[in-house]
Parts: sequence; structure tokens; C-alpha cells
Amino acid sequence: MTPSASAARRRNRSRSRRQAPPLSDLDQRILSLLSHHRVLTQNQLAAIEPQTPERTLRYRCARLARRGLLGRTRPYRERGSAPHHLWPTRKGEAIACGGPPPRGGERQEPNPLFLAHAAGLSEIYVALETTLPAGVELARFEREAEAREPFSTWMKHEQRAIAPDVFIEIADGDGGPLLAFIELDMGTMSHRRLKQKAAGYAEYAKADAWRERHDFCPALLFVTTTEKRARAFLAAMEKELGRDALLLTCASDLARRLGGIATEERWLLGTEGEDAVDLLGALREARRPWDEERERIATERQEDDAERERLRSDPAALRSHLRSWRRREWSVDGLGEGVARPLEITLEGDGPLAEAEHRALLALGAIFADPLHFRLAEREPTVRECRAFADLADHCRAAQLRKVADLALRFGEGPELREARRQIEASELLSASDAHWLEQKAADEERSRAEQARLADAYFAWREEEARRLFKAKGFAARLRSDPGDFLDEIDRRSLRLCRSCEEIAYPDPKRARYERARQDIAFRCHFCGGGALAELDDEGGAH
DNA sequence: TCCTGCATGGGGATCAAGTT
DNA sequence: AACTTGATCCCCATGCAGGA
Repeated sequence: MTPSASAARRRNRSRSRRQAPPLSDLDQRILSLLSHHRVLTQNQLAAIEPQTPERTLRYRCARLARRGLLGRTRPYRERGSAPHHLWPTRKGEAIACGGPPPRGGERQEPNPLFLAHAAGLSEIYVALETTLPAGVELARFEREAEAREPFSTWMKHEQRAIAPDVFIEIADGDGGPLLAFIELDMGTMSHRRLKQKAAGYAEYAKADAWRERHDFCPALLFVTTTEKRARAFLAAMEKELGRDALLLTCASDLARRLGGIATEERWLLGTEGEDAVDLLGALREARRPWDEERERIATERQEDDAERERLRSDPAALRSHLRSWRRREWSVDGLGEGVARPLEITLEGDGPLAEAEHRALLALGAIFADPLHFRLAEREPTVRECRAFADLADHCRAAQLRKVADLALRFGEGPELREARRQIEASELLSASDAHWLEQKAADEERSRAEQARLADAYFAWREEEARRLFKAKGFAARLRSDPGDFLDEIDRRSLRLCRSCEEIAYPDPKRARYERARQDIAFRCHFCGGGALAELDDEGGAH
């Protein structure tokens, strides 16, 4: 370059210093990254901004530093030279955050320990952003105030807070989130400070404080410089917490090579000689209780769904299920008496289902929103379903009539069977229990009828006798005009009675009448129901 | 004016040969 | 044996020149 060209360049530069060009998008982005991460090395910035050439980033950073928007230094380093460590000046931060220009002086150059720690946290961020396997990515990376979690302790309800260096959430493909608190120790933390940290996290876990913000307790990742320190922290944590706690503490010695934080299998999960695992392995281990719980719930739901499906499609299964439930609640009443009673009768049955029962139970299954917990859907039955229920009612009616006919054949037809038949024919089905007792009642009536027949036989013999006695007691002329048979009706009307409820004829029972001091020649009790509400016979009514 | 590849150089560690 | 010195390596920044 000629001396005159060089002079021109210097002139240009001095002009641009007087009137700085507006900040480009890239400048803004750099400032915003710096104000978010506090400290970034030139390399970290390049890793976060892979779309911009490194050379360009260096150029921009140098320019921003000249304008006083960021500070930079190259701290001491054991090997080679350290890259620039960049931090936002107060002026630069005001621009990044859109706040008012700062008053007062600029901040001091950060002390080397802080610088190393802050750059280390940024290094963790870069490692998580760039080295996680495909399908797994960093979803949250929160620092300082954002990561702080206040809570009150378990026993004494004192206000405490954990303040991890970083809180991270990693989206683990379909497996859900992985959560962790990170504590970074660059080898500078005193033994006492380590113990304090462990105690704080133990309190947090014991108080179950994580339930406020997280589905499960995030892992505690302790990154330090040596395996010895890592094991010491694990031991301190175990002492504070006990082994059965939900907070999984993992420690590694990766603080000097943070780039390997996500890839190296250096994470220890316990103080005993267990193998070290990689970061995802450790985080998944922390999530395991939650995974198992979710798995259990899913299995349960699947089984319930299968059972619901079975109940909907298998009427016999639905029948036995409803039978076990029925004693507690029978809300099918909501479908009306005309549906509830036939269903109740169907549920009582044990044998194979009839076609009508089969179809009605299928319809009932379809109406249930949840047959397992006996919840009906909030809808009216369809026409088809109503048809199935009506068919079931017809089926039950026919079955009950058949049963009555059968009992009448076996035991003879008494008042109970008559009444039952009348009720069924009037479209009122017998309840399941009434139908159940009907056979017993028919058998009882058979005995009553035998008693009635015995009394009737005795009565007819006595009546012949009595008719002849009355005949003889008439005068000769009267005897010429009649015969003993003419007195039978009169005797019947005097002695026989009709039971008002059974509509059966009651015959006199001399033995019982003697015992009860009643007239021996007049019926006073029904043999079937034992009732005394008897009516006299009208003119047409007579004994057989 | 901005961006970028290339050459160069700086700060520091390491190592081997030379010196005391 | 202890110290010094020069070569070399590592890691990174910076200056220059040319292109967009």
C-alpha cells in the first residue's frame, strides 16, 4: 500500500470514529448473546453463530470493543494463548436490552475467577447446543435469576432458595423432557461451600419443592475438576439426603474439558464403584421414577380400555359386570321403568343369553360412556336401541307368562298365579325377586288347595246330610212339592263365603271353628290367604 | 464499506542442547 | 544438578489485500 493510501484509510477511520455507523443486525445479535450469557469467548461466539464466518465475528467484536459496547480480555492460560473473553459493557447491555443509556462509570474488567466460571457455563451451553445426538436438543438454558427457585423447608417452613448456576431442559425426542440443575466448580469452591450447596439441594428435595414447577425432580449435575472432588460431593449429598431420595445427584470431572459434557461417559451416579455414564444416561435415570409412573398409568388405561371394549362387545361379560355393580347403584333407572325392569331380570339370569337379551345388552353397552364405572352417555337411546329394549321387555313378558303357565300345570292355578298373570298381561313385568318367589308361592298354594279340597269334600258330605235334614223337617205337603236337592243352594248361600282378595270359595272348617269358638257351619277364613275379609255368595255364585 | 482468505505474529508451554 | 537458551508447537488475534 502507498503511504498516501494508508493516510487516506486513517483519515476514514478517524471520521468513522466521530460518526459511528448504525449497528447492524449481527452487531445487535452479538450484544444480545453477550448480555444473555454474561461472558463468551471468541470461539464460543463462533460456535453459537455458525452461519457467520469466524473472521467476520472477530472483526465485528473488535469494532464493538472500539466503540465501547463490549469489553474483552485474554486471560492467562497454561498452554498457548487464550482467546478473547468478551462481556457486554453497561452501554452495550443497554443497547441489547433496549434500556436507557447507563449513567455513571463503566464496569471493571471482571476478575479472572468469575471470567473462567462464566465462560465455563457458556461452554456448557455451546456443548449442549452442538454435541447432543440427533433428535435430542436443548430446550431451555436458564441462568442466575431465571434458574433460582425459592421454596419453604419441609419441617420448619423457612424460606429458602436454590440458585443453581444453570437450569436446563433437554427435549429427549419422544421420551419427553430431561431436567437438570447444573453446578459448575472450577476447582475454587471450598469444602465448606460444597457442603452448604449439598445441604441446600437436600432441603429442596426433602420439601418436594420441585413439584411446584416440574413434573419430576430434576437431576443435580455437579461438574468439577477432578474425580476426587466429584466423589466428595456425591458423598456429601448422600449424607445430607439419604439414598432413597428422589433427587439424583450426578458428578463429573469435566470442568477442564466442558466440550465433552454431553458426550463423555464421565458421569458418576453414586459413591460406590458404579460405572460412569454419559449425560443423557444420567438424566434419563433421574427421570425414571416419572417414566415408570407414566408407564403404569398408560398400562392401566390400556387395560381399562380393553375391558370397556370387552364389556361393550360381549353381552355375557357386561351382564356379570353389571350384576356385581348393581347392589351399589343402578342408574339404568334413568332409562325408565320399562327398560330398567327387563334389564334387571336379565341380569339375574345365569344361563346362556337369549337373542333378545343379547341384543339389549349390546344396546346397553353402546349407551354407556364408561361401562367400567357405570356412567351412561348423555344422549337419548337411538330408535334401534329402543327397539332392542322393547324386544327385551316382550321377551321377558313371554318368559314370565310361560313360567306362570308351567307353574299352573305343576301346582294348579291359585290366586297368586292368577294375579301374576293378570299383572304380566297388563304389561307390568314381575320384579326379579317376585318372579323368583312365585314358584314357592305356587307350591304353598298347592297345599292350600289340598286343604280346600279336603274341606270341600267334608262340606259336600255334610251338605247332603243337612239338605236331607231340612227336607225331613218340612211338612208332608211341602215334601210332596220338593226334594232334598232344592235345599242345596240355600245351604251354600248360608255356609260358603267368597274371599275378596283371592276370589276363592271358603268352606266351613268345623275343627278350626271349634278352636276359635266360631260357628262350625259357616266359612270364616280363606284357605289361601288366611284372610277373614269374606263376602257372601250372590245368587249365581255357588259351590261347584 | 463490509466481508473474508491468507500470512503473520504474539503469548505461552515444552523440550533438548548448551552452559555454569 | 541447576540453569539458560533457542527451537518448536499450540492457540489465537490481527493486518493486508482483494472481492462484493
